[in-house]
Amino acid sequence: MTEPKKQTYDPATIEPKWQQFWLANKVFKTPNPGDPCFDPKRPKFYALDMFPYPSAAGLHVGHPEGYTATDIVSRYKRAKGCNVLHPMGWDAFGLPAEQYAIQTNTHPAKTTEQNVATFRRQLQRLGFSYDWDREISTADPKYFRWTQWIWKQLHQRGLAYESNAPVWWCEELGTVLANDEVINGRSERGDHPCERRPLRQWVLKITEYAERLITDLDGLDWTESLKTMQREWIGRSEGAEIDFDVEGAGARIRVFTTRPDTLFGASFMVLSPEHPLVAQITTPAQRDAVAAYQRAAAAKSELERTDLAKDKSGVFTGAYARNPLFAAADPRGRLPVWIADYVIVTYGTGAIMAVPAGDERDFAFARQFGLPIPGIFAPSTGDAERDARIAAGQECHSDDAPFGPQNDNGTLSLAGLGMAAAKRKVIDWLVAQGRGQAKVTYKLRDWLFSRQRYWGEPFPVLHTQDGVELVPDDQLPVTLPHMDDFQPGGVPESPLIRAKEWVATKDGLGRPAQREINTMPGAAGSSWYFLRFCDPHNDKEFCGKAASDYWLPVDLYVGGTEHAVGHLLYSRFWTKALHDQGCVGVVEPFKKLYNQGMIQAFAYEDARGAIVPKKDTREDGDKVVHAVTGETLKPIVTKMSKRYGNVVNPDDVVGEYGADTLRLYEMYMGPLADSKPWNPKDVPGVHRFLQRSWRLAVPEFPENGPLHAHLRQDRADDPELAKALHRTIHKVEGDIERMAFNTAIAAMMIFVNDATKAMDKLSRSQLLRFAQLLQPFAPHVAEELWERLGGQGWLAYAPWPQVDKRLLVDDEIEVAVQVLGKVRGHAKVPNGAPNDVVLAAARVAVAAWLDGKAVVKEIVVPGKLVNFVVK
RNA sequence: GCCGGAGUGGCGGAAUCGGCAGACGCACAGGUUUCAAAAACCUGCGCCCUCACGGGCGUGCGGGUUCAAGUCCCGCCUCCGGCACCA
Repeated sequence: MTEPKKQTYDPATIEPKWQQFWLANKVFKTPNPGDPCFDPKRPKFYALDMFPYPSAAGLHVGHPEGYTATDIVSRYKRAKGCNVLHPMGWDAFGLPAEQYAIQTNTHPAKTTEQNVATFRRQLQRLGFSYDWDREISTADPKYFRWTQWIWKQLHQRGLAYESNAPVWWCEELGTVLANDEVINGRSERGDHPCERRPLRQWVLKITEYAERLITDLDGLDWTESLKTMQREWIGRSEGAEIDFDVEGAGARIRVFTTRPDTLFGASFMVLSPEHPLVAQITTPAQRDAVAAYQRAAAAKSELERTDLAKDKSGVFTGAYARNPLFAAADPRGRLPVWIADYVIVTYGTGAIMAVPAGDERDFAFARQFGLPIPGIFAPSTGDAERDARIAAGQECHSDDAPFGPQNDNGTLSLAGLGMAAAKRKVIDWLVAQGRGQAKVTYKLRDWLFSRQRYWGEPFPVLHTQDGVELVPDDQLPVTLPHMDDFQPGGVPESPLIRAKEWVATKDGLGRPAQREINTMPGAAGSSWYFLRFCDPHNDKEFCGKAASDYWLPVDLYVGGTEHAVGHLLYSRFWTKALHDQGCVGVVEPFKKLYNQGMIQAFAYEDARGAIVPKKDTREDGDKVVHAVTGETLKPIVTKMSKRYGNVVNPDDVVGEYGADTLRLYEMYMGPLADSKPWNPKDVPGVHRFLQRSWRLAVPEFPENGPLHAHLRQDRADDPELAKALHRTIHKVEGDIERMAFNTAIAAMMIFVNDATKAMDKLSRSQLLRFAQLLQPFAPHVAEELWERLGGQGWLAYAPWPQVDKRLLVDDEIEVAVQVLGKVRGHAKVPNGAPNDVVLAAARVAVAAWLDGKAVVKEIVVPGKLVNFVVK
């Protein structure tokens, strides 16, 4: 028996064919200004993906989601005549490679190289139109030479400094971590406990840019929620600093407050347990209690200090401070000074004036320790009883309310004023008295920029007998020494401390010096890679100004929300710092940012709510049951996880259906920004669409030739199909512009359905244009169809088909006819018919519903509907 | 607790500016083809009443604005994400 050979859609043969064609001909190589073939008349478009960390696990289905989206836009923009920069590279330094090295005794450079090879192969299998000549790796000395150079620039401008302040230390990971890498006192990676420790570290002064990092958000095309996240992370607060003298101690406590207007209501002060003045002001009688409290606070984990600490705790120091509003003898001005861990040493000045009448936390503290709660407000909330309680200090009130007559010290009165006016008046008074000034503080801390790791960029710095000395530019890069043992030393030191020959070196004067043994964090290389892509082979500069002036800013940047405050903030900071130095023209690197949602998966839950791993389930009819107990399980949507056995591997999908199907399915699942579950049963649906597209051009049996007979020569377009096609072009174009890829695909499906029903009416020219529409989404099959149909030149650069607007309107349209807002019929009328014609037709269509009724009102929405309001 | 986002058929989702809710796909059912099955193709498919024609109800819940509400306003509920003693 010989099966007749069929010319079916076979991605396994056409996809490798076109991938090799694109690579061999460097189809997507993008020239820079000044290069041969560069066309300055075209507009530019820079489409960027968040480059991956090449893990040993290989590509996850989450990666191709955002990558397909930018690839669609890139291919579309090329067809629209843009010079498109669409690069890819590797965020190759980092912890997992080193952890793996420790476990398996393989050098991280080797595993990284293997992982990169896997990622590159997997990405190339998906047909992305990257300019592979621009591929970069952050772990490549040719790259990190410039990471080190940028760090030197920051250092020379005073933006990099050494600090001994307490930092997050993770024992399990053997390194310090930045604030955004620690969540509730545990490491983001691995969920290990972390603690605060004073350690010498390199820090970058991102706080110097806090104000600009907030204000420049306004001009960016990012989602409001992401901008809000950044604003909140930076955490700007306007208020005042006020100085309080400590009785007898000769000390002065400076506090930060956002409510200087409530100064009359201050009844005690609180220092954080770590505040440097605590030792000086504590009275002998209180010394033991204070020391015990400090020890207890230090021993508490961050979790205990935040999550569990709804009850306030604290200890009196025995000292009293003076409210600057009152004369020395005035008892109203005598404020006991406490220490309590609800005051954080790293925020503001680490000390507060407590105003229990106006602050919930101070109120709770005052209640707990029996401290006075002087009322300061004279509110009128509309609830007289509540007003009385607030005025008497029996209820805390933190909203704007007029101040009462007690807010008066003889030289300053706030009586009757509201919050804003009172703030101004108090600050003016404090300034005149030399007791305080307006002040803005930020929650944002400086960026902890060193790690106790091997697999990162070495710092281009030496420790000499005179202090710190930068390595000269001509000696960059400082490369890592070869090592075989990457174990952390059990002390907070980098493994590099054991590379004794590497560490011991000579300074500029030939005297003994030591290399810095800390390395840079993972976010170092990723904070400027978008710049390097503009000019990746430059060995004179980190990026030529002409190249970055042309390509920047990034027009479209797609990635997950997990980088909302880390990477995106750091990149903005470095761009601004380099801009201030004249090295980069823009102040913001990413004009439009789009966050893709997460691809989730189905899992099955038993009656107790526990997730049953896939291998312990089986299908039973349309239900899924427990393989052993037979219990019916409840389907839920959750993260993909090895533990649940519901991880989808893109290689498997490509193997079964091809890359075009994978790309199309991921875009068809739903809006790019939404999280949505992977449903294996839906994948064949989009695959069938590609098969149907294929069959429009290619006969089933080879004896009928490589193309249907009616497509072998040109002929006039069928008018009905022409309308359908132009509608599709219009829809797909608009949908790509607004990143609505799911509906663009639906529109193409509608066209293919229409065309399939009128197959022999389809013209060659129509099918060529359809291939152009399909190309951004499913480039392999589109190229193959283009070639078979005899399309001219590379499809990737064929101009986008023109929409004939005249074909988008019908001569005759159908309007819905409503009576009292309910659709009761339809009427066909000529397009653009005057209202009286439309109304006449509409009346006929719903005659039965109007019979015996009086029409009170007639509403005509041109081209859409008619509504009769009857009585 | 505070700040975002969301809730639409059996499922994923569509409805872009207040104008016919459910496009498109999946699943399911019936049919054509077949020795049979798969594939492919055709038809149907929100729920309820009805042989049918047709009608009623329907976008998390309760109100409101409007000729007209998934869409706007007020009050809730649930889920997801972020922040969380930041003075």
